Amino acid sequence: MNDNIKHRTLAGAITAQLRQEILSNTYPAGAQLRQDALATAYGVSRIPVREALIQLEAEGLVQLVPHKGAVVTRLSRDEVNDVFDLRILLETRLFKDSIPKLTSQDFEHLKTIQDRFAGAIRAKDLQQWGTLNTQVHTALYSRAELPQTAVMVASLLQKSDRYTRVQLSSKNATRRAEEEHDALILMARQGRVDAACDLLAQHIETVRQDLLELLATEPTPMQPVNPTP
Amino acid sequence: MNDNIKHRTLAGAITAQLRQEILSNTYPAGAQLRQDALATAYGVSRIPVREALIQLEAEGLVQLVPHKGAVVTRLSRDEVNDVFDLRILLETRLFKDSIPKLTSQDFEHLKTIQDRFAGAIRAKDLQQWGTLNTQVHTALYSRAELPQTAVMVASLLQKSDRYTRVQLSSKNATRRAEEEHDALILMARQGRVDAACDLLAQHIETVRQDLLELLATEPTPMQPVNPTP
DNA sequence: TAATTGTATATTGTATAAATTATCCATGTC
DNA sequence: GACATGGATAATTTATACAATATACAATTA
Repeated sequence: MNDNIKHRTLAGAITAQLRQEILSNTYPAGAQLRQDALATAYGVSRIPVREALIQLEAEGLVQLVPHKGAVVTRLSRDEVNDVFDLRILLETRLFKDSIPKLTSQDFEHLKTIQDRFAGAIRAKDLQQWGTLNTQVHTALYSRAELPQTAVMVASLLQKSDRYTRVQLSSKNATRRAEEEHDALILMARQGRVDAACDLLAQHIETVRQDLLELLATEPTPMQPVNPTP
Repeated sequence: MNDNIKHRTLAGAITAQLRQEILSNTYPAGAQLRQDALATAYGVSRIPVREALIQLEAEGLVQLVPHKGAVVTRLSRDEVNDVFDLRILLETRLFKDSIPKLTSQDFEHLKTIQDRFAGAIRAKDLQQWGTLNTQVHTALYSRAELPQTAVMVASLLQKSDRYTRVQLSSKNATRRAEEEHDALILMARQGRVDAACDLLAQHIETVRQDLLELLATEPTPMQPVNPTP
């Protein structure tokens, strides 16, 4: 249990750790997660592991079948499309509401994150890439006063992240993402709400297309695996 | 643990039970849920209670603060508005996709549920009212092949249900809901997609307005309460 | 041989008990 | 008097131990 981030409970720490390992494909889609193995791996009892798995099931990262155990979920092509349709629908909703309320402080924060995002791309740090991409999006919507929508978008971003971070490693895709983020920030700063939302929709659409291409290449990739990282 | 419905685990049974009691306002918004009290009340240990609470937190029905405990959540006016905006956005999306694929069997099923819905209204059975209302909506969208959207809508319907079932007990509101459901089913049967979706949006909007009126009357209703039903 | 039943083993689910953390209130200090 | 400190109490969190369930495979029967 060596975790940099401070958590209030073991269960919380395990949740974060497991989530990270699923998102980074340490436990690939279809992998069986055995409670006992996870518990000994993290040096805790099975109780916090169980609670972490329940939490992750609610996030859609694993499926829990009574008396059988946990399996890392896999998103079908249709589900990926649904996720991206929803992202366009809900993220534009948030963006529209947020833009007029963004402060100069918010834009400074955005610049910081976007710089780090660019840095992660140059360093080819996939781990950071996904996290920072999500942070840019979240920061763009930070002033939207639509808490329920925000929760849903956070969930959708996480679901996308799992696929984009491993598969959008092509030069073109990342460079374009960086440019589009810059453009989004600029348009938001200029208060051009409609144009910004249109670009956002197009940006998400572009990511979807890149992703679908790569999914077509790799039809049924993973097999069940026992957890021993 | 006398539960009619068969559950694979105790934790699952407790989850269903607790959810029911929150939705039916047995545990009102703001109520403190003590693990020990719940465990003895249901005649189980605290482990399945904990797991149920984690599940319900993911559903947004309770908030879990580490080392402090669980509190039944309360939706602010803004959150209610957000929920209903999302319902319009996402339910029309589902409806549009579902209508062309609904079979005559589906319409029979719909008729059955709608009849029971009408019956519950006449019997003034609030408990059933909410459940059946949700079932009508879900059945209307049953052929939509948008699983992620469906999950989100299910969550939104549950959040609405908590408020509508206790507060929409006025004659006008329920009668209108019944009529609008009938009209929705009819239009769907006729394949009038756009008209049906427009009516659906208006139907949800109507419920929202009724709800907001009643929320204005009752500003801060509940106080923390210990669980002993 | 095919199907079914029984048994062993592994894994999950639950209960009980110990450890950890937060809250409350008294006491002391500035 | 206001604020901080410390211990008592009550809650949650975690570990350990036991029970229930599923799976795999052997044994039995038609």
